[in-house]
Amino acid sequence: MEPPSRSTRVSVLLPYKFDAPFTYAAEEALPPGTLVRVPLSTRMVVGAVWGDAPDQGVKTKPIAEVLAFPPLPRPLMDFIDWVAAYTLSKRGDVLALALKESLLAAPPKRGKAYAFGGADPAHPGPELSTAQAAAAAALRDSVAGQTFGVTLLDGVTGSGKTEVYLEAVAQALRNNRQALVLLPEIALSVQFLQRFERRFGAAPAVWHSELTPALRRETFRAVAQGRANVVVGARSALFLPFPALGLIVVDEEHESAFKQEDGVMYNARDMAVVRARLSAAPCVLVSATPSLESVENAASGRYARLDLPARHGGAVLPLVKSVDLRAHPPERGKFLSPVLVEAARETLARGEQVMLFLNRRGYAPLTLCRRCGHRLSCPNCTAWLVEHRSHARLICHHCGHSAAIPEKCPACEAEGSFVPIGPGVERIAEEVAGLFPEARTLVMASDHISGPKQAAEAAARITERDADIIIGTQMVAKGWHFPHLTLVGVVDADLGLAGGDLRAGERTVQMLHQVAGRAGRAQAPGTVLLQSFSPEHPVIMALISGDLPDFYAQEAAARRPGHWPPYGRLAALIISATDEKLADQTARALSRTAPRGPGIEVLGPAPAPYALLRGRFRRRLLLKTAKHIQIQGLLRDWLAQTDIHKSSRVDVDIDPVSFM
DNA sequence: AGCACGCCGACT
DNA sequence: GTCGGCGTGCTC
Repeated sequence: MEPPSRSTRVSVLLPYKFDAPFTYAAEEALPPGTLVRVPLSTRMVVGAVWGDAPDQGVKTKPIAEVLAFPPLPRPLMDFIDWVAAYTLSKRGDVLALALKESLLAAPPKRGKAYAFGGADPAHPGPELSTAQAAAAAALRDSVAGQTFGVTLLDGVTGSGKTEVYLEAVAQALRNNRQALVLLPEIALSVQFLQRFERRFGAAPAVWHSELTPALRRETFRAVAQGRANVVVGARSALFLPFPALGLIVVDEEHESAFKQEDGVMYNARDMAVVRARLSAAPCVLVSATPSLESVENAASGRYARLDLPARHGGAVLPLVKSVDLRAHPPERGKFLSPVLVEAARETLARGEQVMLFLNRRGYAPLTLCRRCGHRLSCPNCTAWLVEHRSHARLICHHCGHSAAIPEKCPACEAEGSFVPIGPGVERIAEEVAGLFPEARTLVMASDHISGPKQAAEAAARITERDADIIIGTQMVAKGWHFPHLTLVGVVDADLGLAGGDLRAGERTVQMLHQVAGRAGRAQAPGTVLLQSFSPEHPVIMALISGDLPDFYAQEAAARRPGHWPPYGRLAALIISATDEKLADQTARALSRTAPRGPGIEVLGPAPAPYALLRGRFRRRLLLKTAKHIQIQGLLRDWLAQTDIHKSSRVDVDIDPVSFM
């Protein structure tokens, strides 16, 4: 057979760990973004025609098939290139976040019909307060302009921020554009979906890791074809192929859950701003406790700022007090101070609900042998095994390793010598059962509530007053509206402050402020009691006074001189190898070739967070630079100049958030 | 990501 | 002597 007379070359980016596109032969030029099936060694794979000039020198194979699917929109392709350059990832790896072959299968002839695109901006929504209406009008104006710009919407817990930004969504729909709402944990936001439906008369398309393959495929297609006009999703929704994106909202923008910690390490909050810019769309960042990064961007005028300083519907902010555990210690082997116990008793007597917050799953975070002091730890990780009585197992919270509680101590062979040290939510539940045997308690932690359905059931039990005491981990911290809940007790407000993490204070303020915000959201006023051994700590003081601006000012003053973020740039190099000596050797080699100069500092090497993780030894170096320095270029040169043994790996984490 | 190629341990 | 472990390399 004769070859086609006018064959041409096209660049095709493949969703694997290649940075450069491959060159294939095609019968005619194909527009960028076109999805194609191409041969790759012995198999067929799907890729996307990319904008790079085709390589003229290299041998080519022909494209096997041009897929009948809308081409990837140009702004998405630009976004993929941008994210790869910023995070120092391969472009193919970033493309893999957007494109999976499994998403492209044609729908079956008689497939289930899903309702998308039904969100109706004209549907009569709930009435807004004067403050809400004013903020909504400002957001609507910025969306109507159809240009890029970022607004920080800062509203106290219970101020009705959601209803305000849904008006921005409505405006995007009136513009005939699509809207994306990013949430840190979509799976559990049943109450959010109900609020959405109240406003728009229909549920949005949702995007998260737990979708069934069929629904995932159909949602992907609906977004690509513009049939889905609103998507509510977790961070990966940022990579959906919206042809007409007109708004991105990032709710709970301060949440560290937006940071992807493996593979392509990106912060979805920051990348949302980039995605919006490349789509010429506005972006709204929403939080009651914004990140210092966003506060700083608003202060410098890069972002606009809207405030909702009062609670909606006449509810008042809760009264926050500390309980000094040195003055009012719990009984031996117990964790609730008599002050908190008494407050709980009074609250229950009034027929109101109590929430006890402890951000620790399981029964006890540490089990040790009382005879020899041996601690039960994970064989694969640098972590204690956490006892879970609900499963009668010891579980590693990092790799999932699970074991029965041993009969005798592996070190000294003593029998029955193990003692649980410290509390988890299960142990608090045990204590509560002893104190309030009549009360109906509900534990909300990921071990007890798996998935949106159970979460919705738990939430319904609480709103219907079918539970008196709720004991929960961070799962209970955000988004929930429980009108009969008036007392929140924080079992260990100091948890999370130790450890020297750059953002430990900021994160503790954010989380405990969110938890405190669960109290007294309706007419009855709320009280929050923070159990602490150091109530004079600035974080505890900030929570009591409620003066967050003052706390942010203190944080800023502490970070500015050392060029810590957001006043400088940070990148982590994670060195890992199955051989510990090799990990050390590579870390030392990188340390020797480290960049030097004004405004550049390299810290480490140190054992990485979890020096042993999933069987690999890890070391970490931190590169800290002044803000004007282009950290990616510096890193690229550094890595290129260093002789890195091929069985050790170096991962780069730009803007790391986890230091622990 | 797959898949092939290639050098070291327990089986027919 | 082979089957198979997964480390390493390659795919337009």
